[in-house]
Amino acid sequence: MRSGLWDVSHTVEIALFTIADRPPERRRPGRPPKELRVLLVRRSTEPWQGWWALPSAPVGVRESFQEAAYWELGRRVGLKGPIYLEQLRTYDDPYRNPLRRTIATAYMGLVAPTDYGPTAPDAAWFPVDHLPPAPVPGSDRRFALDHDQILSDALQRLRNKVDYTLLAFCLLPEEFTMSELRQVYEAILDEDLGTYDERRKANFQRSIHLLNERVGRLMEARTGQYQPPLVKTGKKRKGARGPAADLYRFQGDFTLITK
Amino acid sequence: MRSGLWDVSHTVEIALFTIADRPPERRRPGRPPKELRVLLVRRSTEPWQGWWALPSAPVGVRESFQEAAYWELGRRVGLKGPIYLEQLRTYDDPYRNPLRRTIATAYMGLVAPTDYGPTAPDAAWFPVDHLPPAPVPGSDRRFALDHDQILSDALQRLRNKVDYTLLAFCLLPEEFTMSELRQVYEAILDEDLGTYDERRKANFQRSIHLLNERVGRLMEARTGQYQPPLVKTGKKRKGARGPAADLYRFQGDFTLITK
DNA sequence: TCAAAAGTGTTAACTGTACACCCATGA
DNA sequence: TCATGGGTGTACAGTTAACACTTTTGA
Repeated sequence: MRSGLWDVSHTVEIALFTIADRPPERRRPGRPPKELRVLLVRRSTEPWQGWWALPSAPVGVRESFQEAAYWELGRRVGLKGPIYLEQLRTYDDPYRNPLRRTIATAYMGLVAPTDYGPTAPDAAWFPVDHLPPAPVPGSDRRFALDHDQILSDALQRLRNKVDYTLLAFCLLPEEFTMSELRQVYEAILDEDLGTYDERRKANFQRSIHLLNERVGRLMEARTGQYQPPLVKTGKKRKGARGPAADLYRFQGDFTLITK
Repeated sequence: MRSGLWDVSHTVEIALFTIADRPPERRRPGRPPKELRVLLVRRSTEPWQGWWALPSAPVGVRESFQEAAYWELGRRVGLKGPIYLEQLRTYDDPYRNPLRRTIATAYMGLVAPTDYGPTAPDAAWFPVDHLPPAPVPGSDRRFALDHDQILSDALQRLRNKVDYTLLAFCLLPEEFTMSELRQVYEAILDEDLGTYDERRKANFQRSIHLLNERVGRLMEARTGQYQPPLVKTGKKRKGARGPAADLYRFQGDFTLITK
């Protein structure tokens, strides 16, 4: 028998984020027009049956964590290609799962809105600032097991890391405008960086251009040629109002430390 | 039988660091007078028998990672009290141990020179800039399994974290002077911060005092009263030369984000 | 008596942020 | 024609780093 008191199993749990337009009913003046969303699944088995949880997969005997994560995400939202996956930490409390010892390694994942398919029937995307309530009123937690903690840790890591890496670009399609880039930062940090405040907009634009130069020079020191991560495609795109915006493409390493 | 192809075991591996005076034969003018050392054990069993490795312990069925780590370190160097332990990451390569699937969670630990006992016969402290060679010449690695990688990751984490937390204070005894504090930073970063360069010394001193005030105010905002982490004990200590130095005591949270 | 060690003070460079401004466009 | 969105330029403030100087004390 595999299962028993002496047995320890290992799972991978993924906090997968994406970005989406905030629907009209949740739009507030001064608040970011886009929102960060996390993938949740409703548990069909004990423990915590019926509760929302992060997607989770057992790790096979000869399987890497990444393989397990891709398998799980594949069956939930059908990824169209490789995504950004970063290990967060391993949760080792012997009693986090009351039925049996389950060690869980959590991952934070980022997928662009163009890179995933329809969600499975028992899965759904939720904005991180409008998460579903616990099925039991008055509970001290919202999700199954320690997934409140994991989600909180994942969010913290993401918010931390966007301002010294290029992670925000993981959430953008192939081609994008400066506004879209800014809106991604706004959604992640839940902070107005220029959509409503004209002054901050100027600073954002400038900080991105400085970042671009700095990273370009950094790549030059490393590879020999000046290679900034942001390149103008030459094309333009018309928005709702105002002049057409320049379209950019990203090339480089999302994880590069930029500071 | 517990062991078999289908079985997965879980270990905790610890990169435990301490600080010590650099012995005369390794002293170089302009180089830090103290050195960072890591605890290594010689493996007595396969795989990698006879190789140096990080201390490692299997995780019991109802045991937390911390408990496993303390058990292992206890039998190697006899800790005198709680130490700083931080989870690094989990190494999941299915073939990292060729004999059986072993998932390993690595920890970075810090212990003050006053807080551990004598090393076990098969264990030893090595300066991180003078590690022992591999038992097999021409090997692509120095240590057993993936412990080269783990040690490198641990060192990177430590070097990174000392300049936005108070981790360096973990390596100091109850009472210490500014010079000792500076020498701890010098040993970790392998960089002269004022022992030889008088100008940098002034900046170090000042940056510590500014840090102290900033953290003090931070604690005030949190707890209500101004509480800087460094307190003068009032006592002084004579060094080899020069005037007696003020002695300090540390109080507070090592992990506080100071920037 | 001089070099090493403890400790304080002053100025210059850099970086980030606040603020001001122009152009294009559609309702 | 004016509010909205795209894009650029300037000035001040706070932080960091370079540099200068005094005192103590053992070899």
